[in-house]
Amino acid sequence: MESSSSSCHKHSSTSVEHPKAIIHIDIDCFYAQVEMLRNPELRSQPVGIQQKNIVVTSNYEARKYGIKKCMAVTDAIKICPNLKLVNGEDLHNYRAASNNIFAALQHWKCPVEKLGMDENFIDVTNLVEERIKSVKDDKITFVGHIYEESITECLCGCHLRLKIASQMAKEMRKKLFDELGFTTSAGIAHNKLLAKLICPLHKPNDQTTIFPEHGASFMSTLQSVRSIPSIGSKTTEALISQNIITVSDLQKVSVDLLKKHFSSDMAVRLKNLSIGEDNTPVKQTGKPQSIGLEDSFKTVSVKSEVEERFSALLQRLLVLVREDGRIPVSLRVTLRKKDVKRLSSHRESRQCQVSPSIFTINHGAPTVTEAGQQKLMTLIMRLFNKLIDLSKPFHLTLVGLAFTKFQERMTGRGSIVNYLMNDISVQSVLNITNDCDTSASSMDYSAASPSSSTTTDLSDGEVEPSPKKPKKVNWIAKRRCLSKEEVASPSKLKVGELRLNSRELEKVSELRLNSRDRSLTPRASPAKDNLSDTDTMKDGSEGGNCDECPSYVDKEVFNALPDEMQQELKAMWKNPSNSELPRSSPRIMNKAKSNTILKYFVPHK
DNA sequence: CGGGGACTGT
DNA sequence: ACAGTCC
Repeated sequence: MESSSSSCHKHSSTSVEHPKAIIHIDIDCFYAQVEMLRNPELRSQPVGIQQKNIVVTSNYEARKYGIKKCMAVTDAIKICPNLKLVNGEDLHNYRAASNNIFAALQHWKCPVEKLGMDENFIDVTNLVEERIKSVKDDKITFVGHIYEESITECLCGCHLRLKIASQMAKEMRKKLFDELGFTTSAGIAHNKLLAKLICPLHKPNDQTTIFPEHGASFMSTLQSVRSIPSIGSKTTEALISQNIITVSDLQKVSVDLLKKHFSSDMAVRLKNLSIGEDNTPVKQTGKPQSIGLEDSFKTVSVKSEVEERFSALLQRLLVLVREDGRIPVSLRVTLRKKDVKRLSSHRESRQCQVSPSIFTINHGAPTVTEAGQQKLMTLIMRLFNKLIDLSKPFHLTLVGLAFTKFQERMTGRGSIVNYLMNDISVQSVLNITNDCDTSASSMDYSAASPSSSTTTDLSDGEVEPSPKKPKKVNWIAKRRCLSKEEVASPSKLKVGELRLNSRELEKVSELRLNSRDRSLTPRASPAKDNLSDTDTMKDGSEGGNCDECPSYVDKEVFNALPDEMQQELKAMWKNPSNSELPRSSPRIMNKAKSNTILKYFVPHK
């Protein structure tokens, strides 16, 4: 992004100062719209969405009565006695709707970043550039509101770009309404900050564009620094203590003054935000990095009730994990102690590893047996014990449960490995030999996590061995065999379905440049491999990030694979009993075959 | 003051 | 790992 402008910075006539076009789309009163779509009778009535004793949002009918976000239920009913309350504690439907919206926005092939459930940023810069080439300028008209008509146009061409972006915003909003039934509001600007802040100006069901030259003056109309996204209660407190209350105040103070109370980085960022400048990129949203649930309540003070709450949460959580498709490897328990002083925030948590073998792939989805659930409950209560001294009374107001790290699942529909395993050319990469018994006992099974890890070792006979003391296993003996049909089954997936996200693609190029110093397991013991005597070993050189690779694997090919897949493969080599592998003799990857694989992973040009 | 998550910093 | 901050 930056490089495009620097390449022509000498020629001010072609310099692009505001090269991007960003759309922010906000679903109007999201929860309420979801409920009204489910039950159209609600449309004509005032509706509030209730979570515990709070009305978290409401439809526009209810807002006429003065219902506000996060209002107490009792207050809301006083204001509006015939308010229809819908319980919104289970977010399942909202999450599904949110995913539908996100999916619909992928249609334009632009980066889309989700912000919470009901907001999305779309970077349409590339799309705008394409359309500029293919369409006559004078046929382009604005759609929606403009924050302030400009007398003079910015020379960088951003007005034309934003004009086109305003049309795209309209198209997107139309699609969301026609296909999903949602009314939305949109903001169009050259950065995320202004796009988000300008969005509500003509809410609901309309859109607004702002030009860069009005950024600073628009920002100064905001009353509190708090209204700037990323400035929360703590930062606001710090600013107010310096007598900086409004955005206008912030515009006037020097960066040096700010540096006395914030990190240098933060000081510069704050100053830029105040004048409407923001260079943070729209980052394509992918799979979540954690999946969790919380349950809050008045007070819980007995262990058995805690256990019941966790058990209920676990049941629900396992459904979400099944839907996600990945296998979790880390579990976190959170709780909030009753504390008269602090309000909601003060949470404490403990986490530990979970053995992936607790999960089994069933009809392509990770599931847990009854016994597995017992094991998880044991882990949970053990973490709970670390947080609470049971010899003393305790009072909790919240418990939470989250899976926080994932191993891409190794088999099943949609899995990269599943796809590749159906490709004969790749079986040689994945191949596990039947005749390396001698090497099996000397394989390096060190876990990828550094031994300095402070991960709680909760292991006993029931849980995963500690990464600190890698246990040598004979993985040949433990390995499951596949039936002929499974090995021979034709690929169920089209190449097009094997789409990597941009992060993975980045990773590939990064790895290829940089495969040398990523060794995760500095070897303490030189006692390694009799593997090197295999006839398929073609490169005896040290280095690469492939220390755990069996010798028959082509390291170049391995290093070119996406990080996640590398992790999958390493996990399989480490624990073959956990995966289903084809059983055939080792082969050297031939060059032509390698290329056919690589073309799926390496970005074109 | 609900129910999720992401990111940052140590 | 875990807390803090933000949405």
